[in-house]
Amino acid sequence: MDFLDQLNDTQRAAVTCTEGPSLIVAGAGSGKTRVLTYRIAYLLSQGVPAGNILALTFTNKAAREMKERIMRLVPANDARYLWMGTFHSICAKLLRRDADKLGFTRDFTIYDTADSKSLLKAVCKERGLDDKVYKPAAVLGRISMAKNNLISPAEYGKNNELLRQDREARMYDIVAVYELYQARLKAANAMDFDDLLLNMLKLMNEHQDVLEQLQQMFRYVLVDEYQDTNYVQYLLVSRLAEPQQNICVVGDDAQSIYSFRGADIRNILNFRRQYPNARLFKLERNYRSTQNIVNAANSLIHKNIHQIEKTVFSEKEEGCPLSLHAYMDDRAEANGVAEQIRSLSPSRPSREKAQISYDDIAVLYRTNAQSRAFEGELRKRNIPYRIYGGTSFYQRKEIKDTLGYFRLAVNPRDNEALLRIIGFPGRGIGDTTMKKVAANAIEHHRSYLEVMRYPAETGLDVNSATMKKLLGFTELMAQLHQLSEETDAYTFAEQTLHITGVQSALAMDVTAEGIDRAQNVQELLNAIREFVAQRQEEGIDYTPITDFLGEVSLQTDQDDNLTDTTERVTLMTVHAAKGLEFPIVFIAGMEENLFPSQFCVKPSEIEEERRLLYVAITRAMERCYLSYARQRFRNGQMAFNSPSRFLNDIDRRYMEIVRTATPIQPERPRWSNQTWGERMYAAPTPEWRHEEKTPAATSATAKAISGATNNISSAIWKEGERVSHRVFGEGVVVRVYRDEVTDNDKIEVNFDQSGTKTLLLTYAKLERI
DNA sequence: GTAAGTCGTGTTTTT
DNA sequence: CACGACTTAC
Repeated sequence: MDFLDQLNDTQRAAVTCTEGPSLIVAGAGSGKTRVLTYRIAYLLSQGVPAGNILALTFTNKAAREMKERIMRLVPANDARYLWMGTFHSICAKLLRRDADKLGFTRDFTIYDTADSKSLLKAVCKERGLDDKVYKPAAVLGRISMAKNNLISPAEYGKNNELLRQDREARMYDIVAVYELYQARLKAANAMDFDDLLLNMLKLMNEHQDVLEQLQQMFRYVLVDEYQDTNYVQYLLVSRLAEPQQNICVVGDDAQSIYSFRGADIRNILNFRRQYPNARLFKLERNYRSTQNIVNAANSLIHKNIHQIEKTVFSEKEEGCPLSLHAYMDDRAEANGVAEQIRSLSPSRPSREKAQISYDDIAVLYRTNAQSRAFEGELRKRNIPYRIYGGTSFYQRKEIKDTLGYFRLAVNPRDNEALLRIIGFPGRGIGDTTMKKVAANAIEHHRSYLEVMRYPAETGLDVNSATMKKLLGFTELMAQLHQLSEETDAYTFAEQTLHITGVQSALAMDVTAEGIDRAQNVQELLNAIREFVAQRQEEGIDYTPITDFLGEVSLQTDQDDNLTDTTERVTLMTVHAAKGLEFPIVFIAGMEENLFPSQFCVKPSEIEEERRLLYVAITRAMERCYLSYARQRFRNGQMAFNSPSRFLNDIDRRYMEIVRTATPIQPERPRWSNQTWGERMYAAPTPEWRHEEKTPAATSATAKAISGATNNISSAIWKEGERVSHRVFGEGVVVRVYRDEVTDNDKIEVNFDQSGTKTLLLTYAKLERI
């Protein structure tokens, strides 16, 4: 195969060793995707039919890109029937074929997070639980965690550790909620994200014939980003690969950043124990970044205890060291970054920088909320940018409403969809009526739509005017249901917008946002048309709306904008940047309580954040700029945080400190007797932590506390000590980090107006990192 | 039953 | 700040 010449020895070995289990440990930038694509191309070129290869990726984008790259290596036809996609989308596809075996129809709905939370809220309410304690997001988190670990409601109820954690959060009834939630999903002919995996496993476990058929079909199983798989995914893969053992997993333990959604790093760490005859390939040469960047990233990640031994190295030029900028506040940071982008930019070609395009530049941050400041500053300078993440196209209200109609038409039991659309466009059916409908539906084990359609059967008690409205709505839905079965996706969508009055309701709104919304819906229509057209190209003549819905619910990247060829700066979270590379990378917000996130306490969580920064740095090919702000506007309040502890972890040989262009304002001498260079982040990683909330303060005093930062700050920079504080609700949270402590340590918090409060510190010892 | 306005609260990362 | 829950006025 001539394309094998493009690989180094290790890569080639990993590509051509196709039989039996393989573990490919691929350091950042070591050509992981390349090995995976070439391995698949190699299999195809050896005559393995595409339909016998299953390749599981982590994102839709990764799957799409990999497929494109494979098609460039082998005749496109050979690759067409590859099973390539995310775990979720592959499972959804397989589940539709055999949905009836699990008591679902093939048109089952996939509930997204919003649907799940809404359903959970209803379930909690039904059981008379306080939604202040049983917060939908938290409850969903617990249930999701259980599902990812294959813990059924019954097993949950016997698991003392889980129950103890729930008690701590005052949630004594999670088991019942979990059970009821699953029942409601089933009744609605719906699955949530976790169910897609769980039910797939169930299908394989309960139906030997299905399992055998799949095992026979998937003679080669490949898994990308294996370090980010969870227990259920591990079981799925293991099961499928059982008879032939042609399983190839690729990953990098140093880049495991998804434990919050159940990813279990042990999957990759224990792979060789699971398959004692597994071949191990270590890709350690980084082809992406300069030596300085690789070395800086290595120095950081070596601070973590748990990792597979490996030495990532670069043989590219030494390159520039990382640079660290300090800014006054978040706006100054955005301003500074935007200025640097401008000075690098193609519109101001200077000698050696002439080759840089906006496409080469990325700004990475920990949380989506940070994007705003950058957006503003970039727009001010007319620098084109593209934001990934945040509320994606498919999460917008008008799109979700429209899709709600499609969903309910296809699956009349989809109660969450019904709740969404019943109020838009307004048709005189409100809360009161819906409460009654919901109550009757639960009592008589019917769907909402059924109750509305046959009110007499459940004894629905509404007046005749409402009854008429209900019948009007159910007739509309019946009409749509029929339409969905008789026409193709595009015709159906167009007609639906019309019949339901969604289109005219949107057209009536002539505000700027209203026009935007109407346009978005139009775009959705275009997307459907394209979807149908694409399927036609693939030889599928008839595409019902079901097929579109099936794809769309798992489509979270909104980056299909292939028509847009404008060069743009990329703005995204570090998580979203995984797997990508850019010549120039800015990493913003390097502060305690932000990066690492304020929610991290346990050492293992800090390690994950450190890996996250490792991922961020290793995205950079040539230049990497880090920055932090001393104060930052967050949640409507100013927050003051010390520079991230991770800045200490990066070997100073590979990072230089650059003075910020923004002068420190003299009228606010917050750090007047400090230079913010050396000592600013010289505080060692703390071993002790104290946290205390001060008593209530009005918003006026909250301001006063902000003003008092001077006093707190001046105490901070004693050797080995760090303090951060945050205005929180009615008080202020003061966090103190120290290396050495005594029994009667005190700290003074100065309130400008109301005097000084002295806090006696009682330390909680942090576990050693 | 709806629309507009007030109050309070809680904040990560994504399939 | 931004969103959802709740209140008040139509």
